[in-house]
Amino acid sequence: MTLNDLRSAPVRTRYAPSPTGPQHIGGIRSALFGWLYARRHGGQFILRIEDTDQKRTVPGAVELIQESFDWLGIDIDEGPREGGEYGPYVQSDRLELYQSWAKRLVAQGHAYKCFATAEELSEMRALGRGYDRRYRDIPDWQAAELEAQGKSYVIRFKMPQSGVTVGADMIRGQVEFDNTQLQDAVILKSDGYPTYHLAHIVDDYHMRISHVTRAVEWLPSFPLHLSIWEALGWEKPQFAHLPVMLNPNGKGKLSKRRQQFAESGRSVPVLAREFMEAGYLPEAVINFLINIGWNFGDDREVFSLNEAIERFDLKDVNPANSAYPIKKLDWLNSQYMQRADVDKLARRLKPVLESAGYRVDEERLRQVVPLLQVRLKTLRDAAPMAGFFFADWSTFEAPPHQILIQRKMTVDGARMVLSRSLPTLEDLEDFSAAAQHAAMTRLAKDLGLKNGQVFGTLRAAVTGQRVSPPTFETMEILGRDESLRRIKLALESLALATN
RNA sequence: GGCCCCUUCGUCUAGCGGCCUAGGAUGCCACCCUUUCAAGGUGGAGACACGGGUUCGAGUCCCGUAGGGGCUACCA
Repeated sequence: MTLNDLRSAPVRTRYAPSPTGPQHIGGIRSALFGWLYARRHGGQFILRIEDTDQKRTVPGAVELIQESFDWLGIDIDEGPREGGEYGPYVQSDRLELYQSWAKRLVAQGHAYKCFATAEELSEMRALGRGYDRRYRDIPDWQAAELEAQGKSYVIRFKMPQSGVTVGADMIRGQVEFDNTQLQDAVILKSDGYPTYHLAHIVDDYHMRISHVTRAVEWLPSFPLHLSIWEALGWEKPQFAHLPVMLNPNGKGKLSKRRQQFAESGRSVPVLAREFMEAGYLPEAVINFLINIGWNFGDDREVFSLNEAIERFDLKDVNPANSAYPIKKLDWLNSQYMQRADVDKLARRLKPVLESAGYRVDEERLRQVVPLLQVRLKTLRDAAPMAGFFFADWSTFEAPPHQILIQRKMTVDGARMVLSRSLPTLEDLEDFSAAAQHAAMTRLAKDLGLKNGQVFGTLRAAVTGQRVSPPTFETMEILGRDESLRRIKLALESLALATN
């Protein structure tokens, strides 16, 4: 390849998951890095489904994978749903391709048929050295005979038995492997399906993948893959073995199993859809993910996908695995909540409130959102904080006394505050929050109470909650009639209180 | 066990031989602001795993050790 070819060769990266179930956030992050690199270079991002293990394939998983990417806004250029000129993009639809290349490797002496039975294999394993290459050098006539007898076989790749394989990794530089450590891996199984080792190479080549991005667990088989590329006589792509995320406590690879961690006592989201269910914004999740193993470069923590694209480079990815910093997502999400456009946030809040059982009026929601933005960590926090706006007002009941009578207040004090508030609010020409605030501040002074004592008592009366959006803004939205009605309700309730 | 990778505040990270008395973020603590909860502001505690080299000079390069992670399937 000439320098010019290198310049013009488009960057094509791919994410190649097995359709074994819902998407793990670790896989998403790997995909994201490949996607970012493709976008940075104006290239393409391909989704390829690696379903060569029939036993593990689960129906519907492909749709789940696509949903995850849709939600996050990671667009796919070529894939099972999008199509593309290098399809099909599902490996089980490409079986003949793998088989013909496997045959070719056998014909050229780079691979061989291995007739070892499961029993033989497990005996060898018990000896501790793995497959001993016993069929590597049997004469052709013997292989033909075994095959004629109907013995089943796999095709194994002949690894060089000496020397060193040196691989170039974009993230950590040169990596060396002693060839004598490697076994003759199976590349075509007895059921005619290829293993990952063969399939991904055949596909990456035919799909013109320019940069192979995948998790570090593939590093040990890197020399195998390099040897296969070599044997096939194909120009190799570049490789980047991405670090993985560890559990929040730093122990072990982040597991798909929902688990709890002692420090927080709560289980952390690890599946793509769990982030959605937990009320995180996709932009925040993306930002969060990009910041693990890569950073923006000038101390910025909050940035958009487009801003990240401009700066992203696989070479800058930190080679070290990292503990899953899930606590940072709460902060990041709240940053996005604060900066969000009101209409947009309202649209996202609506279904969350509805699923909490509220009937949501959009106009009212837009009024409420600005009060919420600075207070929410996740979308789900909206329900306990502001659900009362969307409940049936006619069924509102005064809260229990322990809520109505806040700290540093007495029954009489609360009664006083509420009864004096009534006429004050009633007489207000303008029921805006600002006007209320001014009037109530005066009242507090008259009563010799702190603002907090007065405002808090009103808050409890009007919202039924100890914690709520600001009192006067809340009353402005509820309206004067409803606010006064609630205050009267609270007074009636307090009338029965004895102190 | 063998092989491979990794190692900076609790955590995510900046640092690519002198700009580092190691910067940012989060989390934590304190104070300020304040109408609850938040948000915001200010400040604080908090790290170069260890040991050898190389060099005038090492967080930065090399080698060991330790620790962590991964691979070692007819799974990917």
